[in-house]
Amino acid sequence: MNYWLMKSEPEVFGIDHLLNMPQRTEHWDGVRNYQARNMMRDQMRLNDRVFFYHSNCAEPGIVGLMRVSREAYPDFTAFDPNSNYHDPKSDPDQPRWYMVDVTYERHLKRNISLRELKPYADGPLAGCPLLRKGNRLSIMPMSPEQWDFILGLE
DNA sequence: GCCAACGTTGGC
DNA sequence: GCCAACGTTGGC
Repeated sequence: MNYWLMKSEPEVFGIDHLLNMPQRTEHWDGVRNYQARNMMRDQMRLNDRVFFYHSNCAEPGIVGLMRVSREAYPDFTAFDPNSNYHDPKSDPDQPRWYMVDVTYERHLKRNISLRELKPYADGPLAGCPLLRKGNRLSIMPMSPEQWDFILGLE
């Protein structure tokens, strides 16, 4: 069992969007970063647990929980010329980009903001990529200890 | 293989 | 809207 954090802009696809999808499930498309892709493709496993993080908004932070409900498969939006995520260099016979499916589990009882987590960067959350300066990864691993600590703040 | 230019992310 | 940080691209 692995633990993850995945970022999305609430205006584009927020946790309420996921909640309202059929089966409360959606594919996590549009990842166009190799490091993030490798983690999805090589390490994410069915039923892994995931924090849903809202980025680029008034109060960035963790807003809910999801589970991985389908392991990595080719991100078909890369093949679609009409998609924002179109990448002509991704060949259907040799896909460059992958995605997983995620399923909504629950909202946190309250949002746990980045601002609230920052003071723990030198303590319980030391080494957590979320708190590393300049971090831009949209998908990052969490240790079980970090996961438990953050949920404990709820 | 280096590295400057460029584009993107994402907090503020 | 600004801008720091970082990844990618492409000329050489």
